[in-house]
Amino acid sequence: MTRVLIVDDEPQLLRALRINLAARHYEVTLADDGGSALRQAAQFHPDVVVLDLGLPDIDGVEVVHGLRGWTSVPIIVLSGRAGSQDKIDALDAGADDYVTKPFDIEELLARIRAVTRRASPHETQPAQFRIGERTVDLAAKTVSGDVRLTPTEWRLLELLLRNPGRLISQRQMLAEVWGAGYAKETHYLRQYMAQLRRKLEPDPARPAHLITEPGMGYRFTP
Amino acid sequence: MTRVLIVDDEPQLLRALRINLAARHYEVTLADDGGSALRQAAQFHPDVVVLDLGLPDIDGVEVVHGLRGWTSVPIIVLSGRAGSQDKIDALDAGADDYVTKPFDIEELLARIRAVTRRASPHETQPAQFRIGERTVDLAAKTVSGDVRLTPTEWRLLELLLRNPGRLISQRQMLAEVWGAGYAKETHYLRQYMAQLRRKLEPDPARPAHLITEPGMGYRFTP
DNA sequence: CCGCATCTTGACGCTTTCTCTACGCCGCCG
DNA sequence: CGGCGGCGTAGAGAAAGCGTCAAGATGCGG
Repeated sequence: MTRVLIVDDEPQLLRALRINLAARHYEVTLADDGGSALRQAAQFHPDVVVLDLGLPDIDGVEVVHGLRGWTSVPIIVLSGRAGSQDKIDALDAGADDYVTKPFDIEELLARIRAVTRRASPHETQPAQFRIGERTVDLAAKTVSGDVRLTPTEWRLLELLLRNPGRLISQRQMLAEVWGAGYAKETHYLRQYMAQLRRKLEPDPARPAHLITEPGMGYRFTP
Repeated sequence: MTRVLIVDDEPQLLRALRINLAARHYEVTLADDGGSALRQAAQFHPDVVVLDLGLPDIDGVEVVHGLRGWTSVPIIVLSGRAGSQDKIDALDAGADDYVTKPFDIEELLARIRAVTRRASPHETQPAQFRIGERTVDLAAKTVSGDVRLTPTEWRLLELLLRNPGRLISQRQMLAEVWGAGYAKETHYLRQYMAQLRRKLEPDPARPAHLITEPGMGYRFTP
């Protein structure tokens, strides 16, 4: 299910979008200013952000910058301003599309489909991995042998499994799982990596697949 | 260099776009109908396609379908038709963006930047190097043959490998790896270069790729 | 309101990595 | 021939990073 974060300060627009998106089986979260938008994005991990430029607290372009600091989630900007320079600024800040108000809701939906289509070839990737005796299915969110993982554990494991053999820096793990601003909290990583190894590795004390690279990060070795 | 295929049947628009794009160091190819657009795309392998919907031979949406049959190159559709349904059809056919004529050339350029930015992490510089028997992958942070490097070793090696054949001064190495203020600590370099050679060179005593230039610095020779 | 699962936070011993000192080798020059 | 500077090697102590246990918050559903 595609997760959408909508950021706008007009309640009626929020409402209209939420209803339309929910009817099409999107999972929707709302925010009505820039600060809560950044917090929601870190917590909710949307697959696409619909962002109004005219927010009460922060300039919309700054919100784009804030998001781009740690995520490449597609961003569709809404704005009442039709000037070219506004569009150029937003797009160059990292937005993927720019829609001028008033807009047709069907057009916005088509643009959401367009950006998510491109950003999510996830669905074609293999979703099953073996770790020792266990089999992890990222799509079904299941682990063989009656093992259960918490949401945070899943996010962490998914990040590692989607990059087999590749080193993932501590910085990136903290940013993608906990959100920007957690770059220093490395003890979270130790905590949760230990948890994952206890649940998945045959010998948690001597991990064979969830490898530590001291001072750098972690790596999943198939 | 980014390669752009422009498809339109108005010669003056083709001309204007070609000039603007060439001035920004894009490599441009032109087509004035759907058939030649598909042929050009197959031959030229553009990084982005700018496609007018109103073509003399084939409907633009059909061109989108034709392209999507074998390539995921970003497509920006131009059109005089401002109706929502036209946009939806084009976007759902596989287009990435839809711009209504008349449009500002700077805005189109920003949209080209936006779609190519997203689609082109595959155009990154090669991250694999051979040193004797070993293969070093800077992106995955791996070395063939079960060799592991420490963070400092990686920083040093990366600096050398990203400048193949070029001499790197001791001063620059110390500044980039250890920070300003370490310009005199040349024994660090000796220490870590020895470590790298021991781990990477076939005969560490007689280095073939990580070369010392006495009194100057070091050099990576492929 | 309570209990449970999950997320945070703190403390401690252990391992890896970094930093620094010592010493031998070699070519250069007086 | 002997001192000197730059380089390579080895090793020890200091510092940083890691794994683990355990206990305090927090949030959610009953």
